[in-house]
Amino acid sequence: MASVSSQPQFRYTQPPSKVLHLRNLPWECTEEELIELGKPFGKVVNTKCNVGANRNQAFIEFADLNQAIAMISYYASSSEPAQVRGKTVYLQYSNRQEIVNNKTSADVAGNVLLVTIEGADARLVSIDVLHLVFSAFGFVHKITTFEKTAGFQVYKFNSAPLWFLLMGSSTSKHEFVLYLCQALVQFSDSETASAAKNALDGRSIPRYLLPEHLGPCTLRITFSAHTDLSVKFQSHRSRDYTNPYLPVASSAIDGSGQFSMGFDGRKVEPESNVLLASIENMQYAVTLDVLHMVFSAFGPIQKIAMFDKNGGVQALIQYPDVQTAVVAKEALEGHCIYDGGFCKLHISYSRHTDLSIKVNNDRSRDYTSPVLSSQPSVLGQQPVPIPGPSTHQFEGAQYAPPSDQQVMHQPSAGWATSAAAAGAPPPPPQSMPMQQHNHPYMPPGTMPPQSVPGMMPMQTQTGLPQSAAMPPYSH
DNA sequence: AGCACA
Repeated sequence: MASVSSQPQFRYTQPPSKVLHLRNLPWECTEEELIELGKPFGKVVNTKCNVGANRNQAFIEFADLNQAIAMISYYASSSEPAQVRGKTVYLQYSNRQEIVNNKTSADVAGNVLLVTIEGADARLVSIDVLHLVFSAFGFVHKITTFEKTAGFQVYKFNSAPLWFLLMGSSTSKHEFVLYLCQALVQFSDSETASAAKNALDGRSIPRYLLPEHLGPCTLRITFSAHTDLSVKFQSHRSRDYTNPYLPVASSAIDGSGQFSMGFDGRKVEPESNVLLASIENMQYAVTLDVLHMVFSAFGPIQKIAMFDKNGGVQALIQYPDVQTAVVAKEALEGHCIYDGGFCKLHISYSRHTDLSIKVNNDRSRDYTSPVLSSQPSVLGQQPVPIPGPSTHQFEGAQYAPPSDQQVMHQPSAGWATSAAAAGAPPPPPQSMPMQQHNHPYMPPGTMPPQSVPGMMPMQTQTGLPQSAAMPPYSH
């Protein structure tokens, strides 16, 4: 008794409203069907369909309250119930006075599409590929691309039909997108844009349009509220295909031609047979021979050149082929030559393909040229001093690591030191065990297999292979 | 079959 009166939402009569609440509608009832139903009683100014958990409720808003009253009154006394597609629908005044249509621009057809490119390699999709894809549906006027951080994105598949999930949508439930690669694609009219949207939304960019190594890139398309994009320059970010005389942004000019342009004008580093290795947190001297040993685990090394840059040491390592370099890069990137996060390698592809080694010495070597004059007076003689403000000098076998303070002040090569974040143990105590002091190059606990997984060849307990002191290639 | 949802 009390429970009935405390449930006002179920009361039989409600205060009139020009908004009517409809329930028991057929699945996916359209706006047109709602207008058709209300039209005999007045002007329907707004509707909202597919409401509620079952999406079988709707609202109709009339221009005038009397029109809503007319409709309710009619069906209240009619022997024929209100019907949509032969299904009886139940009407009542809504408890709201107007329909709040949270219709976003994404639902309103326009001539500009908002395209989101999904996939691990979304950033590598160039604006030219997008242009090609969308040009299939009509003249593409303009394209702008941008990247948006979107936090974690969770895809809702609960309303997607099963066939959609089975048709090979590349979107994985485990894939969390931290950034969104988006583009605005402008057509001349909303009809063309709608055609492109209908055909492409949820589909993947054809593989043959993408660089070979790219994973699937899926397009999610909605309408944008834009009608005319503002493109100031032709660039890797934006294009205006209606104005070929638009100035080209200087950033779009890459004379080297070495880089392929990815999404958002991002430079994509091309693979190379020459690796550029930078050494972070270089507490211990890394010599050319050490580098040779580390990198030769993946294939023969043709040339190595070391040089100082940004207060750190970098090296170019040349393999005979790109494949070997790729494998070496993948295996070594981020790993430390020495235990404890010391001498962490950062590897990128060099733009070089063939190093020019003039002379064999402690900083450069050409292993392919036996006639190149080496300089035995330099080669393998002195330990390599650690670059930077440290004034510590190494003399013969009198190796000692720099103190912690010196290390702290040692300039890094430009990236954030991540050894600590990677769980590396703190720097070794200053009183280091010196049982290996006969090897000035190598700190204790040097190069265990786990520091560079799966590669350390011919590791001996005495630490350094013979080649480190006198490589077999040298003459 | 019973009031939207960012």
